[in-house]
Amino acid sequence: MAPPGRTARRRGAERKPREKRWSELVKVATQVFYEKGYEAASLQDIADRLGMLKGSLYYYIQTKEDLLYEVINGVHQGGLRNLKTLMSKDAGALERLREVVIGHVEYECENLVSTTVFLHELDALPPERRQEIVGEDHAYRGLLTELIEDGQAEGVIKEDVSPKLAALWILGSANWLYRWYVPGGEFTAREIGEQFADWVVRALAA
Amino acid sequence: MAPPGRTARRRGAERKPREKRWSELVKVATQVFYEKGYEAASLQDIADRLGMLKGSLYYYIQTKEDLLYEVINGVHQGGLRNLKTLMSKDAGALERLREVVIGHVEYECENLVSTTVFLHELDALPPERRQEIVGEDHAYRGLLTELIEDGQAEGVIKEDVSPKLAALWILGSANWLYRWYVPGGEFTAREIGEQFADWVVRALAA
DNA sequence: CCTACCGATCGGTAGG
DNA sequence: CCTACCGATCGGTAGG
Repeated sequence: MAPPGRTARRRGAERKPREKRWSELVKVATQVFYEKGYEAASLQDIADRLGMLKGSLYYYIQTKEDLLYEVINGVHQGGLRNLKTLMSKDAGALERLREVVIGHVEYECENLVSTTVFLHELDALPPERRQEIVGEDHAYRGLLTELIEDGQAEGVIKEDVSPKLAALWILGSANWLYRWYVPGGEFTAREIGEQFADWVVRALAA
Repeated sequence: MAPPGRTARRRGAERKPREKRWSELVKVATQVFYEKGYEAASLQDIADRLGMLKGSLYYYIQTKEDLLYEVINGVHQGGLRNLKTLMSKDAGALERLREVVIGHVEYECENLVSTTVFLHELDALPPERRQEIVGEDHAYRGLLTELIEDGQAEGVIKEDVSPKLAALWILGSANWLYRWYVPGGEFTAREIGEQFADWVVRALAA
């Protein structure tokens, strides 16, 4: 996304460096928000790492919140795209559910820093901006709910399962990952994903 | 717990009111941390609600962090006691697992405000104080892990399940509750607990 | 992007 | 608990 700062540009030649710098800014902000938390992180921290003055950040942003929005929107878009890809594979609902769980876990682990900021700081955004990103009916949950309904229509998922509650249940264990997953640690993302997927399928299968 | 402020007391008669006021302080702090998040919450906010001046809080505390510690320690102790009670019932591992999941979900939902502060702000505490509370090997997880091992010893839980990973999986969906559970909403705590428990048991049973 | 700056607020303290 | 206060830092701005 383009910087939400002023739209006026001085000269043609300046355009490209600015976009580049902007993505650096977002990257640094992601890291700092991850390390300190959004509230505790200061624009000073971010400016320091970029080697510029705090006030200069306002050439790129209008408020600190813009940075958080950008970070969260980025991971969320990516995660959503990933989920949609996984869901639309040509297979039965149970097999797709399996793939979705594995793929979602892997996405979160591979994007641990930005995922953490997303999951931990989402409610630091005002309700409107939050909703702008995840939608009224939390996008991930909506997709998972549909998938479970598909499974019930196919007769491969138990009838007495509430699709919405099951979706929240599945997402919960995945969304908690950022609190304990350690890259290169005891469990690989793939192992975690496969185990979670096995358990989920076993729990819900008709 | 007693206030971590100065231990000196002025006169005998003052003692009781002080303890009372201290518990009011903790209660108000819990609420404010819940509403604004620990970092964004100011001692001013807390003092205002108590009708005292910000500086006066230092009669009861030494740092803002003391309040967070107290809040988190309180819920954690309660939750741990609850878990231990549930675990030690005289029944098979699978039945106890069921009770533990239901009871834990209910505890979290019934103590939503303080649970939220605990789960969301735990890492705002420095590592030593955090560890003082949850222990080196996160207490809840340790207990659950043992329970699952018991189940494997009894032969009622699948052998190929990693007890630790399963514990993290179970706790994850429960720990995410505070992000979506609404008292009086679509699902009651009991319903959520029973569903989660059914699914977990179904997933792990031999 | 820098210079130069602001008002507001923060956690915390000395002394009573 | 109050009075009175501090240094530090915060997000943000005007003007170039």
